[in-house]
Amino acid sequence: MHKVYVTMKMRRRQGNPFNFNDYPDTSMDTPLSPNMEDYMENISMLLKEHDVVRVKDIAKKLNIRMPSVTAALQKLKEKGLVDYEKYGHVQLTTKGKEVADSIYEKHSFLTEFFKEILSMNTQEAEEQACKLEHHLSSNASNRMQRFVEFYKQEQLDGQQWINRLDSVLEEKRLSELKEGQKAEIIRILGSGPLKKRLLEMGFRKGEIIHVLKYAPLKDPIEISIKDFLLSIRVEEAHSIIVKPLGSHD
Amino acid sequence: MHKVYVTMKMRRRQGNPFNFNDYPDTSMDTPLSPNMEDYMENISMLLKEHDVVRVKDIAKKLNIRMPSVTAALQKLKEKGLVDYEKYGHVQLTTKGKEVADSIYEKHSFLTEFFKEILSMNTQEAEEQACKLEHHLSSNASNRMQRFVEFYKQEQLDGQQWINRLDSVLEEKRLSELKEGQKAEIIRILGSGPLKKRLLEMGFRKGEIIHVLKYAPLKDPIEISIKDFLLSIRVEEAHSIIVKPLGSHD
DNA sequence: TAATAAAATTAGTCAAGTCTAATTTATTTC
DNA sequence: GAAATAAATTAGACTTGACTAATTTTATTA
Repeated sequence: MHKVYVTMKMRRRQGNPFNFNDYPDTSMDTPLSPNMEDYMENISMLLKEHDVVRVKDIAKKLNIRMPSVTAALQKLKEKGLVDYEKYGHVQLTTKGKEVADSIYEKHSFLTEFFKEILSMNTQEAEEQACKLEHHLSSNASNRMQRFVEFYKQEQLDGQQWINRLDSVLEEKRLSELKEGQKAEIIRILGSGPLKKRLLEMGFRKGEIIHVLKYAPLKDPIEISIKDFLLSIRVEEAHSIIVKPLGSHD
Repeated sequence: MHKVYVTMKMRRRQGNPFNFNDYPDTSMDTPLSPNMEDYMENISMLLKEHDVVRVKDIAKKLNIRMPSVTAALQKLKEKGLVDYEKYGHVQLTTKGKEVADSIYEKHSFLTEFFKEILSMNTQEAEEQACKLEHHLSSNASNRMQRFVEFYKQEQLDGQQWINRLDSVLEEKRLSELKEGQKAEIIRILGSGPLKKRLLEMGFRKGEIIHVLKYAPLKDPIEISIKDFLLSIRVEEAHSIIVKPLGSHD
């Protein structure tokens, strides 16, 4: 009866049910849940910093309470991934290290992907990597990793497309700018009367604009172009693509 | 008491707790769980195919049982995302459509990313998109989308790096080839005696090899290079990077 | 070393999401 | 239109992974 129930659950979602990963070699037994993967990864990280890891440390790192950690450790111990005795310190088994490394590898290149390629700031890049790392199949993982390696080589080779990409990623809508920001106009979206009107107002490719006053949700936005003062509605500002000068995130 | 508990849960994982997303505009109320997002997306997809969607259809699509669907629909109804009466048909509300579209958009460019850029086959690309779409922040989402657009434009422009990337992605280790496959040797990893030995055996960049016999996990691999028959150990084959001729996945 | 403080565990609860079995409502079919 | 079939719902159970409160063990300190 019990066994049957488990079998039913395994049916969920075709292909790789749950959000579990298929590890390269490791583990013929049930795959780790994203959650347990997270424990493994973080224990591994803590072990790199301090040589003694306690329940409290894990709880703090994961921002959860100690009893949750205890429960998790007991499960991970059963799976043979951690060395751990009641009230004792936590270590990873050989198998556990493999698992943790495999996850950490994903984490690393995902972080690089978001940070280096998509120009996101470190913190956000890390956060995204943490979320996605548990959901990448080994094939996708592999390809992603190759892609990141490829990108880095292209960067070393000084390939021009890298710069083109950076430019594209820096672009924003005028309506996304904050008060005080300066930006260069890249292009005006759409066509017809609206575009014409904007062009007539002086919004032309290459011009530098300066956002003087902008209270989000409150029309209009006040800006200056070459010493002219203008105010446009958020809706209009939405179809003006600009590249902020300075700033980063 | 109850409220406090919820507050505690919200503490989990700094930044965006849970694996929930921050939608662009929509929803001041609690964000949807990845699961509920999945329901929304799939209901939306079903509605595009048939104009009447029943509990049974959703259950079938998600590969789960009907009672689970009923429960989910009740929750989604409470959140004002679906129009649904007991024993009746399912429709999305205006708000529901927005949510579904926003998810579907992520799904689309993620699929393109895996399929077009990383050259994965359609099914795997879809699967990965399904898993990741619920975990992308709006910023990452935005950048990813721009990147995919950028790639497509570069492709149209016939930029060379696209070809270089394709080449890199096609590369495999000799040990990953299947029986009968042919491949071109791209490079030999490592250095020292092993590499020297392999070069002496005839493994040189540009040569075409043909895998004659390979029972995974069973050494050795039998291959031919220019009518010479050779057999090498899996371990050695591991450090030979090749590009398969023909095939695709 | 006895007393206190800190850390960890157990016990019991909760919520989300799934399931089966039994029941109710709709739809077909003769 | 009544009987049979199909679809949907309710009720109750289970798993995972959190939590609090209470207890136990270990570490620290006077």
